[in-house]
Amino acid sequence: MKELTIQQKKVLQCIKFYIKKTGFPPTRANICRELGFKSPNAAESHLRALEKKGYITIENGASRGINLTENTAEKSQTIPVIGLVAAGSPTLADENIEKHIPYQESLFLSDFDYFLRVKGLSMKDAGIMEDDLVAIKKTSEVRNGDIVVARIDDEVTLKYFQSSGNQIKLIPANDDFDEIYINKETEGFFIEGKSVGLIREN
Amino acid sequence: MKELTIQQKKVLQCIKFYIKKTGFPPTRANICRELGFKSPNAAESHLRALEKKGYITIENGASRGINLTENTAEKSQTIPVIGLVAAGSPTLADENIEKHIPYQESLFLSDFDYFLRVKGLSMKDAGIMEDDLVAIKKTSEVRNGDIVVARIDDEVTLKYFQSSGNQIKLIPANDDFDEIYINKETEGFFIEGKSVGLIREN
DNA sequence: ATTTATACTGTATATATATTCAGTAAAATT
DNA sequence: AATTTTACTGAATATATATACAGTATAAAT
Repeated sequence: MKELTIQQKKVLQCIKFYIKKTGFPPTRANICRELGFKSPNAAESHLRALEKKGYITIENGASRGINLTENTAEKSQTIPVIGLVAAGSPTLADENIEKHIPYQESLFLSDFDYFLRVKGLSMKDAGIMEDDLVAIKKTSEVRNGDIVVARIDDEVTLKYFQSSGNQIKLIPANDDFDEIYINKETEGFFIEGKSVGLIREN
Repeated sequence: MKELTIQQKKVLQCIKFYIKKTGFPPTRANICRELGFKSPNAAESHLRALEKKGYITIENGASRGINLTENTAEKSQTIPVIGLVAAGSPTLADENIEKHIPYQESLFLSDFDYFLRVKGLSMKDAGIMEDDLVAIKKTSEVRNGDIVVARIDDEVTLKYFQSSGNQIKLIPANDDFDEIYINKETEGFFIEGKSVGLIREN
């Protein structure tokens, strides 16, 4: 999509804001008032420029006949899906955004920052299967029993969290996998966040 | 909120549809055209009634100055959560709506009709745990291997579906539970729908 | 060097639009 | 039984609004 000039961006923002505020698009005069133009033709020209560049459509003859293009309209929020490349034992998970999916704010009790695509079955007894999307809230405040995203150097893994004193145990929910023991001060060790929910598409 | 008459509902639907289609609210004349009224005052009166009952607000003097009230605007859709009272072996699940939760249309690949709150662990090896919400699409067209909601008289259960000839096997995903064998023509047997996704809040 | 795009002011106007007034009639409410 | 609400037609009108036309001036593209 063609780049907008600073003024055109202002006009587009003005339209979005007006719709959000009132529920319907602005007139040329409304835009002039908001942006300090003295002639309705100032707004008109900018609208035609926005139309030409594909940011809006204008229904000729209709009052307030401005419609934001799909790309322009702020749909529902989207949240990134990040791939956990590892299978079973933790492997690198370069924060690689797989895609974005729409989501509803109140989907889970807690808010969250991204979905992690699960690879492997190391948490299967916790009902977390291959390709499930685990909703992760970025935090290092975790409690014993939480399912956490732990990073050891470049390797990221999803495990139950258990700490006692200075030692941390990362426990899989699958007898075929081994527990991981780490010292709290180990360099390169980091709790990325914790699971607050799960989505499975089948 | 005060109840609407049939005609008022039609007008409200017309407004919603118009906004969805064009991006801006209709004029009185637009409403007349859509609903076959011959006088703009027909639309006007209905609009004032809708305003009085709190479904819309009208900015006086402004063209297309109709704004849907918060309750009126289709935010996100909501979808019912139905409780599966059973634990393990199937027990009665009176279609009892637990609550409604917001959801995004494109959350799962397939559309669905309701969430079923899972009780018991009969499907635990399929990663379906107690209190999970399974997205159910109402259909009787199911294939072998699908996870289905099956009703036998008043008892509803979630199981893998497997049919061969006239016999149907309902298979749990947990060795502690037994398979159920039914004849296709058994009276009181019915496939309610199938699982198309899952949500877990923790 | 010429054209096109950007960024406006200022005036004018056809028409799109909200809105009022005058009725009619049936249904619901008080 | 009287009043209010619903559900319209039909006509009239003030004004809200899009939009064209005539300019001015600078920046960017060809």
